[in-house]
Amino acid sequence: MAEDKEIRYDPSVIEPKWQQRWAADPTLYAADAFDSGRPKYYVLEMLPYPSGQLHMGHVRNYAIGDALARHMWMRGYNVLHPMGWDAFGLPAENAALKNNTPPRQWTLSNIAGMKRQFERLGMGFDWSREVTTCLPDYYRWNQWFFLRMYERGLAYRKKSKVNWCPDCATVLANEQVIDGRCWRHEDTIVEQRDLVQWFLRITAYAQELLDGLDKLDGWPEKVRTMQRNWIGRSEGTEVEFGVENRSEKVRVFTTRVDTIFGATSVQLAPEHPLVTALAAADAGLKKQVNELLEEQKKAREAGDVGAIDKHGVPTGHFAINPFNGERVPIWVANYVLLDYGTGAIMSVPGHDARDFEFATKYAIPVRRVIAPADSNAEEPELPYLSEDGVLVNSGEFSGLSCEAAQKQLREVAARQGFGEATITFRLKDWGVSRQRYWGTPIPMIHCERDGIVPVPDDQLPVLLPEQIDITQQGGSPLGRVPEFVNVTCPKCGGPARRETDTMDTFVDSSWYFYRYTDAKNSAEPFAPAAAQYWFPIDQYIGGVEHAILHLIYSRFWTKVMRDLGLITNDEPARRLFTQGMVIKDGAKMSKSKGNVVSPDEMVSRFGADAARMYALFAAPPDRDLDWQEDGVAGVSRFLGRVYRLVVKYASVARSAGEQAAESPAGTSLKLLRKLHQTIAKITLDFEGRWHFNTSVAAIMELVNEIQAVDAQLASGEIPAPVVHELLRTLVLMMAPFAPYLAAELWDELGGEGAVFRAPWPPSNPELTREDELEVPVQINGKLVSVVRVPSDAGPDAIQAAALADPKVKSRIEGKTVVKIIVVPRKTVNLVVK
RNA sequence: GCGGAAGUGGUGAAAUGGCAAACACACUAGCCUUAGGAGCUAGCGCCCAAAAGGCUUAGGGGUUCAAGUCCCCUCUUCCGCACCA
Repeated sequence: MAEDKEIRYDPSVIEPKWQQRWAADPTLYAADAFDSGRPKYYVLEMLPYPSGQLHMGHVRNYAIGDALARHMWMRGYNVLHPMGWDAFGLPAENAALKNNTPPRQWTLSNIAGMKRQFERLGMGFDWSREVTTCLPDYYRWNQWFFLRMYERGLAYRKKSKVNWCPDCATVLANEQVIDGRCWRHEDTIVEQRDLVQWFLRITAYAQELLDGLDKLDGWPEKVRTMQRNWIGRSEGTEVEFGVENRSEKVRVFTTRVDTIFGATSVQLAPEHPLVTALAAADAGLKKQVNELLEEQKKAREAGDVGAIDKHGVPTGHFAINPFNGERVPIWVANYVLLDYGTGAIMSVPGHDARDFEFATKYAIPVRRVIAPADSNAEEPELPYLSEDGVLVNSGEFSGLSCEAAQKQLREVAARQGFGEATITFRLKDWGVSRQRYWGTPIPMIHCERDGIVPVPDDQLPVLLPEQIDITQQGGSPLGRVPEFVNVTCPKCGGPARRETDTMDTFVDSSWYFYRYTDAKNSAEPFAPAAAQYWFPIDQYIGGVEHAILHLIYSRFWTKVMRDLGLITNDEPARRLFTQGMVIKDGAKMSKSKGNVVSPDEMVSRFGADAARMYALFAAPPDRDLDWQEDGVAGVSRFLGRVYRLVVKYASVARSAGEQAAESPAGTSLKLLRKLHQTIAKITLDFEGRWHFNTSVAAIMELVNEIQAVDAQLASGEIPAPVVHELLRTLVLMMAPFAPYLAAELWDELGGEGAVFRAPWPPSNPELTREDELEVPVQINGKLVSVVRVPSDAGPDAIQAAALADPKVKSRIEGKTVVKIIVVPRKTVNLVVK
């Protein structure tokens, strides 16, 4: 078609034009006040760190969320779709050291740049609710929450072994240490240091955080499992062993107290206080224990803590089993961890694989105390690990089942005061102190007279000083700002020192989504009524890398806020979606691999619509997506086809006005059927499966089918109302995926208002049904032929059609048809002998 | 070791237990042309010269009239946890 060439799709003209118009209308993506009569829908993508550049992972994340937000607008919901910046953190300080730019300036200029990228990508965010966590109007509420937690004993200070990253020059939370390495520095071994630090008592909610997972059925099972593992609940018993000739006691933790008569030694962690005490009086032991510690450290550095050889050293002292008075040797073992359970275990080599390995190595006796429940069964080899057996060699408890024995042993221990049932969690309290500058100051004051004194509410925010030299290394940078440090004690008025540590940046992201509901509030973190209206988040979308970190901290914070009476929901998000990574050439995009594709480059070459639509089309959203430039070019060509098709027939469509297509037939009917099938499919994709790759494919099929009858369109054979319905609905369906093109074409078609506020097209069930169906015919399960039958044909008619088919006839000739299965609309299968 | 997800053309992938490979990318051939990162037509899982036909969803068993899909075993890849007592 010669005239087709006149019409050229040029996103570099269309997109900036609409970007300008949208920027001029701040109400376009604004959520209604929370008393709106329409049902609410809160869709949220995780907020980015303002590194300076969006990457393709962001583009994908936000393309998914934006498509959903636009779809929900079109479905008539009051949609909240906000965006903000996780703006505190180490990179700003590192950049400052490198370029001599203040962290605040670096961060704010990055935010401005990334905001432009978001706008250029056509993301529909409600910027009137923008949250920037490094600004005092936000972080003052971090301080406010910290004080509330302090009042309730949920924030506290203690000296303990903490993770120290030498590259970050700060302490890290347990959640930020991965395989003994820093989460930000893959090659940096995290050291252990003894420091006084602030902690948040997340363990107070351990059980609730665990139980809540069962109800989060809108969360991926993977994330729930990861959190369950992380919380690591373990039910067991603590038993106190006496120490011969000494006053100390040793408490051991065990999940198998039923095997306690088989305990032939007690094993202590090398850092256990009793070991320290014994070693203080025994230079030889001290030397050996130090060797064990050195070895552990090396294993940690090698990253294979689980693989080191189990070994230990005898202390020469003995423990007394309180159940039978038996004297067993006390060892120090390198596989016993101080920070799990009590840091001490009873070793039962007969019924524990690891204890068995250890006992064999050091010729410690192995004793059978559990036998199979079936007394006729052959005696199994040790170690025998089953929990279904009965006790033997266990004094008065012999003959009991393992389960019954556990119960009775606990009762005896409790009655006699040497033990109790306990529950141990792997989850540890959240260490939030950071010896860095660019974070929320912890609102505490150290007074010589009054000790730790919280900053009174009316003195919040404790402002982060702007004029600071952070080029010096060592210690908290805030400690070098005398105006900041030297204060008077709010209690006694005497001289005092301000806390110089700042908060972990994960504090910022633990509650930011509540602030969106009332972002400008200067009297409280947010009005409870606003949060009450919008929460929980209906759909949260982000990367799975936050499965433990952000997603467990923010669940904790929600429970604390609930207990403070600010909110009524127990969980922050009803549904969570974790999208896959964007990879290229088989590897995650990263600067070091040199396989990074810049969104700006994609946008300038193919347009934002093409980049976004490709991100949705190339793979289902939960899978990894392989970025292929040829694929983006393909989507761009498709958008060009849509553009030319709609522009070419826009005047025909407009001429129909609001006139509906009447009793369509022939090609018109065929096209309208395809149209309504497409609507039904895409609506379903949004509602449940989220396979937007097939939504896009369905639109492509529809466009292919319309294009195939171009001659009939050009000749005017297709009535204008049909053309109108086809093109208008096509544009509406494109709107969530390619907003710029949809806006442009909506305009071409004379549509009223913004296309993303137009109602989502309903699919007409009458029209999704075909007149005739193709039904495959199988013989013994193998496809033989396909017959056409009316779509309302009953089983008898379908069977008759199948038997009348020539191919079928020739195949069953001379044979016996044993059985015929007819599945209406699906298949016919003849069982033939 | 424990737990989870996955394995389908040259590539990305599609398929409520009912015609495997839709939709694209790449490739091949052709057309068109004010030559563009354009458009159009056709072909494109494997075997066979072609047709007819046969084979095909990591491998092996099973359930079923019917299995990529459900069950069992094995292998591979990715992810999480891991001396957790």
